[in-house]
Amino acid sequence: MPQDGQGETSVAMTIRDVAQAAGVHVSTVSRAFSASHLVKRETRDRVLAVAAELGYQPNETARALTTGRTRNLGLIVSDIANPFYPPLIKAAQAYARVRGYQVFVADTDEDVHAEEELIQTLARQVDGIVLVSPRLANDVIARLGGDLPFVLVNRQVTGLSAVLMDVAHGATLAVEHLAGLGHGHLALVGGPRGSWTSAEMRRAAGRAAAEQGIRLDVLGPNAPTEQGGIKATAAVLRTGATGVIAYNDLVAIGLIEGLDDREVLVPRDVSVVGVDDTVAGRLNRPRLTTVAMPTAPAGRTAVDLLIETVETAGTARATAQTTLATSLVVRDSTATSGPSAG
Amino acid sequence: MPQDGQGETSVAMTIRDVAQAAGVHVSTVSRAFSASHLVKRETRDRVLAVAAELGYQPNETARALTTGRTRNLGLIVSDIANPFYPPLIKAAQAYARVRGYQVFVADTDEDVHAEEELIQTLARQVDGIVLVSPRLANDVIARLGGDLPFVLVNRQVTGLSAVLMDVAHGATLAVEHLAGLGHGHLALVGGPRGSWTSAEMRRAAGRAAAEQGIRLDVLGPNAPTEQGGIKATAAVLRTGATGVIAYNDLVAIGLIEGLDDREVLVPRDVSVVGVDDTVAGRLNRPRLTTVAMPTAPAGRTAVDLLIETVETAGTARATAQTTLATSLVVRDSTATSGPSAG
DNA sequence: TCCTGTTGTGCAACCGGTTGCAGACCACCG
DNA sequence: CGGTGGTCTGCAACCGGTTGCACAACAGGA
Repeated sequence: MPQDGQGETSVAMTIRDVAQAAGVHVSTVSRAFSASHLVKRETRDRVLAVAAELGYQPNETARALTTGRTRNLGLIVSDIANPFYPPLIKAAQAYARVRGYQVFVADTDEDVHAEEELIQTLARQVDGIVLVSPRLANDVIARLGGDLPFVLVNRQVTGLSAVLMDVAHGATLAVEHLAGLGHGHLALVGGPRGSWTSAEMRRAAGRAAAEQGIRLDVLGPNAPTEQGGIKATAAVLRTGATGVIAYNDLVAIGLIEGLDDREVLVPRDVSVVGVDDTVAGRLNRPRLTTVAMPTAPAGRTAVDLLIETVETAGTARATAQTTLATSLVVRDSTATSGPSAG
Repeated sequence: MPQDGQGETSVAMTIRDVAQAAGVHVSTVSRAFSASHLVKRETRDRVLAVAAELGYQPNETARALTTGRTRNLGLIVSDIANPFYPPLIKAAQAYARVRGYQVFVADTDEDVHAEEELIQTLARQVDGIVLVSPRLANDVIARLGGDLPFVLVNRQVTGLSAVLMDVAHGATLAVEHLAGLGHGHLALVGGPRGSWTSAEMRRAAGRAAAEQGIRLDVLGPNAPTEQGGIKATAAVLRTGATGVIAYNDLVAIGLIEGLDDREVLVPRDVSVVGVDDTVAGRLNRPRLTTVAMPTAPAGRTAVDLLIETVETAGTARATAQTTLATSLVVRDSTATSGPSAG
């Protein structure tokens, strides 16, 4: 039995302490932890037992220095407080943990400059980055993505892996839903400049409206917030549309508020459809009809893709694109068109 | 001029490359970056210029290995998706960045066991941890806090720094508000087991009710979610109270929903006060009267305190307690008591 | 002119792991 | 009995910085 009565506390046990206590070389201890098939079963068990007894925990920093892999990931979003993100962050972080990674969460505050700066800062201490709904231009992202594995969410850049939400399909469903309720004139309240989602919605909604033979007016860009919705109210009314599709739930809620202030009632006078299916939309009165976005699966998938890329860095860096389905959740903010029977 | 035409790319420039290019020893380069007063101005400028030209960025991992400081912080919350947290996370993360730190965000999913495990995992790779509204018992926290700097938010443990929100004052204001509206019988819908906030509310509300000479029934524990509120509905009705203070906005919203299902209208029949002042409460109809919690300042302050503790680790580890003010935001979910004129 | 003190730089050990290489040991086979 | 091959462990270099110590160069004082 090695001398006892010391150790046991959590003071900086190193691999050398374990090696000495177990009567083996440090390299054997190292292998017992990270390449256990290279060491005889009996030796390994003894080393691990001694390590456990001493309370030894491998130092991640030292490990990272030699291996060149930190097992840390970065997750960059535009605004943590936007209810679209928390479920995504939650899922991403939880899944990363399962895979043995930790995640840095950072917020650009909708500022393109901060976004680039943040990427460069984070790049020095992570193995890869998930960029959610970036506002940077494609070429800038492509350039930055040359240094480090990137996975994009809701953005397509050739050469980079991406997780996309099928917002085009969602927008189509929204148009069809409104058309089905008899609305012959719709308005689309777009999102911020640089948003892939907004562009997709526009494209798909335009096409769907044409197919349905109804009119669609497109407005924007707008801030992706409640204020953005309030500010867009006048422009929406000016179009004369009776059905509106908003960039996201927050904009939809702001819009409903703005309409209410002018005594235009939703859904009696105007129907409004949001996008994202956030808590906010569920809680709002009238409860929001909205396009449900798979935020949690997107977070999980993005991390999965990223880890895959990171861990196969040697081989051909295959890029993958995954598209996740969306659906329409019909609630109380949409109704049949016209001053029908009350 | 040193040979040009090579370098300039971002391929792993090390301190030795810079040293060689600048014609100095690596230690001089190191000092030029981290202890610039030790090196002659002229030399320093030359080194930095060469470094910039080569695109050299110090390797944080290597730096962490020798200094024993990672410049990373951990932030542990119970549920990222609870709207109480995002503003706090956002502020904490933004302020940490200003101070040159990055933050790992982790979510315990309201699971005590996960909380402890997470602390231990994170402890190996951060300089300190902010624990927000922990559910762990005080003695466990105290034990874990022996290894690593901790800052608590909404929890008091002797020997550890903390940022507290003056929820007691908020609860008092809520009771006074309801009493002022003529409610002579209140109910307090408590939060989850292990919540300091819930205990504080209970204590303060009890005292305030006594002072106002009105009755207060306490219910709980309840899950800190909308579901928790819905489930508590029957118990609330059973008390016969006409004024209710809920653990947080989500519970309040759930409660209002539950009441509505039984055709008890808020605020006509029952007044409800929430706590946190989240987006959810603002968006809900009726808009929620609620106790505003300084979540963003709390995040900022907690990180500030933590960094202070980390950076003065040598000296006496002074623990600080900061209490942040709360206030009552009166909106539409509270009204005068009794079946008055409708 | 010699001594002392200050400033600036180099040297080399060190942080705590990982890993290529070499060699010991032990079959097993011809 | 020598040769071949496989398994297991030790050795030592290495990852990319930091830092205590030694020493050179130079200035000022006696």
